[in-house]
Amino acid sequence: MRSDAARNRRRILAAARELVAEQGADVAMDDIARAAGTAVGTLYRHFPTRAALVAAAVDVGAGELAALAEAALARTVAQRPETDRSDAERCETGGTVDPTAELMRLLTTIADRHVADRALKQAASDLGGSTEHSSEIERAGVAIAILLGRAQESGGIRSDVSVEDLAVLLAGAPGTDVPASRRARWIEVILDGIRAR
Amino acid sequence: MRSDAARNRRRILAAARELVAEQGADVAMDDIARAAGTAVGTLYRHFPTRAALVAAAVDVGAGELAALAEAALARTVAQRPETDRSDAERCETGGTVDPTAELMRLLTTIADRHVADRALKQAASDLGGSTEHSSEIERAGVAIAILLGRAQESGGIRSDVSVEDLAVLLAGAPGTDVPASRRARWIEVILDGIRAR
DNA sequence: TTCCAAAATGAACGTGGGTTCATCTTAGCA
DNA sequence: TGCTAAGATGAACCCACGTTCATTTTGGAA
Repeated sequence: MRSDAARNRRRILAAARELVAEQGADVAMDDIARAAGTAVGTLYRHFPTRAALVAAAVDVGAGELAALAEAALARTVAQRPETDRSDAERCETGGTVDPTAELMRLLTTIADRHVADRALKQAASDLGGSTEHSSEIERAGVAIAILLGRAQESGGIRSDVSVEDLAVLLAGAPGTDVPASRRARWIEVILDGIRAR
Repeated sequence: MRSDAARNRRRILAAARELVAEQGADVAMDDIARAAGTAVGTLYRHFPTRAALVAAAVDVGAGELAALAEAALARTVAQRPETDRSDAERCETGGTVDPTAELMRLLTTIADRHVADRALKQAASDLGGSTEHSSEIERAGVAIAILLGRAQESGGIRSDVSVEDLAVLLAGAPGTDVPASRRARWIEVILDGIRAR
């Protein structure tokens, strides 16, 4: 692939990522082209159709989602009932190792980002969909599943919720149209709902 | 108004109501006209623009929502700590008078209908929006507010949730794309989240 | 039955947006 | 420095959809 082609591909994907975040999946090709600084035809050299380009942009968001989830997972450790290493682990990871708190923090972060990033919201929704996932979505799903499992083992989260349940809940997160105070109430209710009693 | 005009208006509104329920707010005017058995021009005699027609269709859904809420409210009574008339009232209303159970039943019903009726979902979302409401939306809001107040007085629902909070929660209800079992999990989590602890 | 204003009709217009392709440009190799 | 295939360009095409309006139809009063 020629260097200018690679550069244009990066620019197009970045522009699409940004516009899909702002405006959702129904961005116009002309707008993406203008934001990328190329002509429309160039978009079609790199992506066969508008839907493919949007899907690629959403996939970038899915990658960020996966990174977020993997970072949260890295901050926790698997349950080890036989040896209590929590203090040492707490020190070496520099943060909490409580998987429940970490999961809740992750869900809050994701919900917060949904407000300004409709691409991320779409990515999270795809986690709950029945269609086959992209590899990035899969990565996110795996990380969240492990974190969720640890939180459930430790008794912090009700045992009957699945990753898909979380995805469905997150898909219903409010957007920019509702004020921040009400969004805060929303995440509070959701977190209370999945907490073990 | 001539009789044929009134008949067409009814047919158009009914068709719009149905199509908006099925396909959401972005129905084509041609489709509504075909379903109503009229020509496109007739739509414009009764409604100035597509948006106005869709709004009217959503308002029909809002009326149904209000009826649902008022029926639920009618099944409960205000708290009367001084005289215990619960048995008599239970008999005369033919059902429970527990406002918390009634509110939860109402929310479940609304969420269930959202699945097959995107007009209703839009109507419920409007309850949480900052734009001024139609009179039907107002009716629904008032009925739900009273019911919610009673449920909170009786200690069944956390005191810090508002009608707008409920609307935002309901606006995130899953659609036909998620299976019924997962939808059931969703409403379960939501109800647990607003329950007083 | 006559008549006319209200109502209905649907072809036509404008617009916006996805897609194509003939033409021009350029990266990179010899 | 030529040369060429890969890449970029953007005007043009097509189609879907909202809206309009000249023409035709018709409810219902006189």
